[in-house]
Amino acid sequence: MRKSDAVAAIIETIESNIEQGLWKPGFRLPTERELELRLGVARNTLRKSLKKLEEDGKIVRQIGRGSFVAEPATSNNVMTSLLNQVLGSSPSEVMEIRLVLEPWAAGLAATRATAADLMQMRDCIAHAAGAPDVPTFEKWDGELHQTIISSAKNGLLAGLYEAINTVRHQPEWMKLKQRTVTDDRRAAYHRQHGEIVDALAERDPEKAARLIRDHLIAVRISLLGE
Amino acid sequence: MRKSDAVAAIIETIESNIEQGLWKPGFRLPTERELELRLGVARNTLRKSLKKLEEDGKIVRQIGRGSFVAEPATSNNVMTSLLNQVLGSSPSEVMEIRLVLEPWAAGLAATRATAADLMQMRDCIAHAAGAPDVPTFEKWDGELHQTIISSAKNGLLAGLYEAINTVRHQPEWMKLKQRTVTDDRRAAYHRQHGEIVDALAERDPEKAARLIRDHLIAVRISLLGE
DNA sequence: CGATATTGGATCAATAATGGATCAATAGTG
DNA sequence: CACTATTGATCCATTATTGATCCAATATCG
Repeated sequence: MRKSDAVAAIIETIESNIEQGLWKPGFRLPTERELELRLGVARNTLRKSLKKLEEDGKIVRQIGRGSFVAEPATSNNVMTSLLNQVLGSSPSEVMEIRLVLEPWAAGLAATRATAADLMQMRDCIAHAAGAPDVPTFEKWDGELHQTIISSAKNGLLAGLYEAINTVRHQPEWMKLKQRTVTDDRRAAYHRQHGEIVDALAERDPEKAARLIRDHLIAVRISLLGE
Repeated sequence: MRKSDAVAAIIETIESNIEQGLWKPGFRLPTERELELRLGVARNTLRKSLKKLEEDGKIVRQIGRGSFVAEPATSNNVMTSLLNQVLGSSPSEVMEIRLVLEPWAAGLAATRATAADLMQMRDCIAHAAGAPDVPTFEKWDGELHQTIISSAKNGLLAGLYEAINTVRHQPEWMKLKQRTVTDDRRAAYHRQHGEIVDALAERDPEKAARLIRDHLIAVRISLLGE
């Protein structure tokens, strides 16, 4: 047989199958042992082609499962996987992110929040103070934080934070809160919330960021210990 | 016998029954022992499909009662609204968030990244350098940033960033990139990427954070102007 | 109420299919 | 001849699927 770079030829064949939509993303390729017959080439040669295709991100191979046309991360797929990610993430992970996002967002909110935003925050605080039980307190606490984030006037950020906030509906999270949110702590949180909103009203970004950071550290300690 | 991914096939069958309204929310599915006969597969295989459907929130299963088509969930709404939010967000909003998230994540990655992570980053850089066109460059650039974020070992953060990253597939974003990513800039980005990964390999959090921040500022300027 | 049947949950072992890896032999190219 | 691509073969690691058994929660019926 001639030396005509069979590897490159096979790559082009498979690539054209993909690009022409004959093999769509997620499609399972024929097994190597079938492809070698269909293409009239040794398995070793075929595998060199597949290796290159994998390195280029065109296909994905898994031992025992098969080879698949690579799937671009479509928004839909990502969102459903994000949902599972959120539902399965630990309080530690959640707090780690909140501790970065919220102080920064509060800094922005200090300059961007409207009077209506501030009023809504005070409303949340009042509702939280009058909450008869922990779940109700949690609801208004979440609403308050969401309002602060939204006041940063970055829609994408608000959406991301809302996604994070759904973790509060998780049974595990609710149990944790139920166990750790004592009356003493509720009082402390109430005071901290008030100070944060005051700082926002004073248009003091550093102060708002510092206060919400302190607040979140207190929350983290009460949830996870030191 | 051939491995034909029976699990996926069953999932699609059941999903289509639901989506076509044949099985409405609340409908009780046939018992597993009946379905395995009807679908001609082992119960174990069937159960893998049902488990996946349950994880995706499509059905609800209860011991002793049966499996039921799930009611549309609220957490699902949050994710679809996030999806719309992502698709509709401006490059300015995206960069504002990346500028906060990535330097911080890089700082964590400097201590948490594994050798395999670093190798994968270098791989992405090499692929980006050899990319024949802007879309391919964009793909590997996105992959690189995602790898850095994932190296922070916070699953929730990785999920959130992946959601942000899907914006790259938006036509508006791609056009913007096509117009602004010149060869000069590609060369500059390539150098910056290399320096960032070097800093991570040196386990220097401050340096990594500073470098990725500078890089993102350069990207923002090229995308949006001063 | 209590006994029994039904239903999903969980685990195990066995078999087969699949990609991963290596080696020696062969054929074409220069 | 020397070199390289290709072949053909063998074995390994992981996964899918099957078939079976037992457990846990619920429903049903006497």
